[in-house]
Amino acid sequence: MEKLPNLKIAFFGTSDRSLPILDSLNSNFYLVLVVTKTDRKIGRKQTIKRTAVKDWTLDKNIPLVELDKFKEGEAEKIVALFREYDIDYGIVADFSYIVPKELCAVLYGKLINIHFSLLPKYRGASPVQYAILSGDKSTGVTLQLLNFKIDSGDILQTIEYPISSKATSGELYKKLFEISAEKLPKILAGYYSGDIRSIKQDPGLISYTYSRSHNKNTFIYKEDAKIDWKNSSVEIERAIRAFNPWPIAWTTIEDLNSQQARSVLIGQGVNKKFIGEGHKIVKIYEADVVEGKLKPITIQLEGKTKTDWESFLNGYYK
RNA sequence: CGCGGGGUGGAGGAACGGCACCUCGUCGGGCUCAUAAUCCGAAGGUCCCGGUUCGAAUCCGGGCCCCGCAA
Repeated sequence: MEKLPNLKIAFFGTSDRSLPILDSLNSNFYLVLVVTKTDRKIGRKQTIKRTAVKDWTLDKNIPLVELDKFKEGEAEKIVALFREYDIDYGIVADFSYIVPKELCAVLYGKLINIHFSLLPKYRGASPVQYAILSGDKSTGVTLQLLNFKIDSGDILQTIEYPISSKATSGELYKKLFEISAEKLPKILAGYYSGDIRSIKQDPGLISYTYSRSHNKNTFIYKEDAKIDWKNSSVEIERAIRAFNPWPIAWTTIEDLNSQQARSVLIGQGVNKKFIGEGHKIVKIYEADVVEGKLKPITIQLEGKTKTDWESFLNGYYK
């Protein structure tokens, strides 16, 4: 394997799935700074949960900066640290904050974002979910130079990756992080040496991952995951995978009893119906398409634990 | 102490002071070349500890456990 240059790297990220990237950067270059989100209260007990990124960084004794948000003066601090540590590049992946314009401007060319689609397709916060939702056969990862406008930066490299017919968003994200971690060192080295040069995005191919329920917003909302029984079984099954592990596709007892739902679901007698309060939410974690019909596998009724579809029918379908 | 729902045979659910019921599974038997089909029969249950009551799955108090929202 060819020798990689001795680059000094900073990492901006929060997601637990970043760990492979951290490992990769740390073992191939000098990882000298990690920027992450402050600890949050989480769960029913509202206990403080430390991010895996924070644990990893403290464990390796690498300088850590925690941000609550980019507040006044925070960007300048980061720039100062880039100077102090003589940092060559900053890698930004699933950071959960928008990097301020001034930082993009001052450090332009040094900040590289890992985006989980083949840009310029699916700009925005939920690229993997929309790739699955749309039934795409493949998606991928794009390394782009961080620009003041979200996901509009010049592209260093794209890496295509197939979407299996069973893939959930969670699984695919994990995979794409791993691919990124694997390919990142060579790409950074190539960019550094000048072998890789950035290219502009094709304006004709731009698309965004707009929420169905919140106009002009690219995040996923719970309302987006409500199952529309007017859709085909294939589309619904894709939605179930796209919204796993969050927020999980859902419907209600009432909606399950609708004609539309019955025409999509498999194996239900017409004279039978679901009992229970109509407003109760039923989450569908996993489903198959069998003979053109939707066959749920794992479901969960509000307040209850997860169970399989057959058991649910035994109790609720009369 | 963020808000809320819930623990009933092996699984999923009814019953909400008065004989614990239903669907599925399990076991035995019948019918079948055979069967996840069908018929007959059987076993097996109220999370734990107190309290109220003639009587508690049900009401009250205290535990333990599960889950949704929120973040």
